[in-house]
Amino acid sequence: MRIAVVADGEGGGWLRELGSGSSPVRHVPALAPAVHEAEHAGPEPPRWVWSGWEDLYPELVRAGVRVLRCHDLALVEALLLGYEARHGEPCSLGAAWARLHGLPVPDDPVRGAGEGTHAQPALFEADRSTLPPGTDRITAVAEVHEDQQKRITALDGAERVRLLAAVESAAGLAAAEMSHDGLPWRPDVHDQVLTELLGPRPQSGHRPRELADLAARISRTFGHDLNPDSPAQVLRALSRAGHPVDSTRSWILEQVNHPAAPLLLRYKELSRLHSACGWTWLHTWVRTRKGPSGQLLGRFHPDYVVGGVVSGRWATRGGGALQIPKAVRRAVRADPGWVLVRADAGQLEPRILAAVSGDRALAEAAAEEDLYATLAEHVAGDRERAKIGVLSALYGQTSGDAVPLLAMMRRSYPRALEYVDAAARTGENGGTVRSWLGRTSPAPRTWDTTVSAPDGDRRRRAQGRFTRNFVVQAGAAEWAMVLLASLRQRLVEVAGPLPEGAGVVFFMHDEVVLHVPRELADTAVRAMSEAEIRTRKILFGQTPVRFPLATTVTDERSHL
DNA sequence: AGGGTTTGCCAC
DNA sequence: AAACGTGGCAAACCCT
Repeated sequence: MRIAVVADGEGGGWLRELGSGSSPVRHVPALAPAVHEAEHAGPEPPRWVWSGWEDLYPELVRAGVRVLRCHDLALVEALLLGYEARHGEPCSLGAAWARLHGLPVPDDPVRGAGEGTHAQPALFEADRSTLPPGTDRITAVAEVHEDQQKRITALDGAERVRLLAAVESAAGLAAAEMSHDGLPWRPDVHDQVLTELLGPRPQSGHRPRELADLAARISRTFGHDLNPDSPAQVLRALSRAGHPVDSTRSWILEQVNHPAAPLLLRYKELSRLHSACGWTWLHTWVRTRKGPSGQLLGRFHPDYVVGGVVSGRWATRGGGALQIPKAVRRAVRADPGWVLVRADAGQLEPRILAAVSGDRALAEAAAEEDLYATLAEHVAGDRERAKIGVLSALYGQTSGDAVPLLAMMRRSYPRALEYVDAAARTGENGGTVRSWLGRTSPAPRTWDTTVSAPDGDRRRRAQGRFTRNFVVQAGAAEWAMVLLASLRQRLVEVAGPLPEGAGVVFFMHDEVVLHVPRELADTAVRAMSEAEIRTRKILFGQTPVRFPLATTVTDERSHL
């Protein structure tokens, strides 16, 4: 059963069952309890049809309501537009409805960084839907939904795109839940890390002690004041000191034999930590509250952008959740009495390539725990070289050791290599490619006017590397979406309703983190491995390829 | 002063 | 060793 739902902006909303003729529209004064009730009324929960997860779901989650399945009109619209190589066109409900009715298409609403994670007092603030004022919104939802269903059915790979639409929609649910729950983050540990490396927290606008010291020493070394944050000033100073270089990248500085070089490298490292993940970040992105027994619990609340990357990977709006430096991960700790269960899919992309290309030999290697080691045994001699060979195939690397290794890969895994080579040729010729489930690569951009935009052959080759990588990276993103959806489902099946704040709390490309009470640790680990099995079956049916999850369980005493 | 661009590092 | 894909982000830089 599918139920369309829209909010009325006053805490209530309208519900309408879809699919059985024109069923009545029901107004409910309080949306959250109504959704909760419908979710648990039948033997199987409905699939909620709504304008987009960001419009409704965060507030439902705040009200303590979670749903299993939905059809997210905005996310599906983006997928379908992409399928027609119309990436980037507006995909809000209002935009989809306008296209359906031949009306001017409104831009999508703009969201600020972190907006999705700040508790808003608004009661299901209704209208971000960009529908013209006065439009019957529940009818619009029903119309756009019906239209999308038809468009999917008309596609060649309808079955797979339908699956893609379902898991992309589920990803929206997972994103809202994770943003709400947050990743357990100890502000005291974070502060300790910063203080150890940078010195005590400085007044805002000032350099911490260690950075100030380093800047002074660097200036002394050169004999005049300079700002180490300024690449231009550093280049000039090095050149005058007899060490001309064309950039201040760290691997270049490492080769410079001048007393300032090691200081600059250290400065860069610490400066990066301070600016990207320092006290300002901590203050902005980690909220603290009192736990049940009075302890201070911190939570990092990322603002995820589902499908924010063309390949289907997620992006984030502020907070940098997908680039947390290793140095501060010590701050990630389970609450007392709880555990973090982290599962990491190792060597995901080559395994995806093995599965989607149908290359028997590569699939056999991908049946093993360590794919690279197996490749090394079979062809490349040592593991490092095997890894470089694989990554060269995936990324289109052509320099260094790559050439002979690629030749060897081509001999041993012809179908796998042909799969990515074909994708690369399509890209070089200006074409688009599709992932396993039908996500489509954007057409090459022709209007890039920036100075740094490459031209001619270089641009064509770059587009080839992009489509080459797309078919694999997008496949990996799909695997991760299916895993996430399966995991949400499996967790509820095996553990029943979870306590407040328990569940999936973090996701990053090929890694998920669960936070659960200690007594649920084993259950969570089991749910994780069952979710992997289910994911493999859903995506690839019978395949020898395995997707080993490295699972670790940690309590408050140790970090991830 | 403010917006767009570049640089360089972080993650996968 | 350093022309290999996707991104985010902050500070410097550059222009109006």
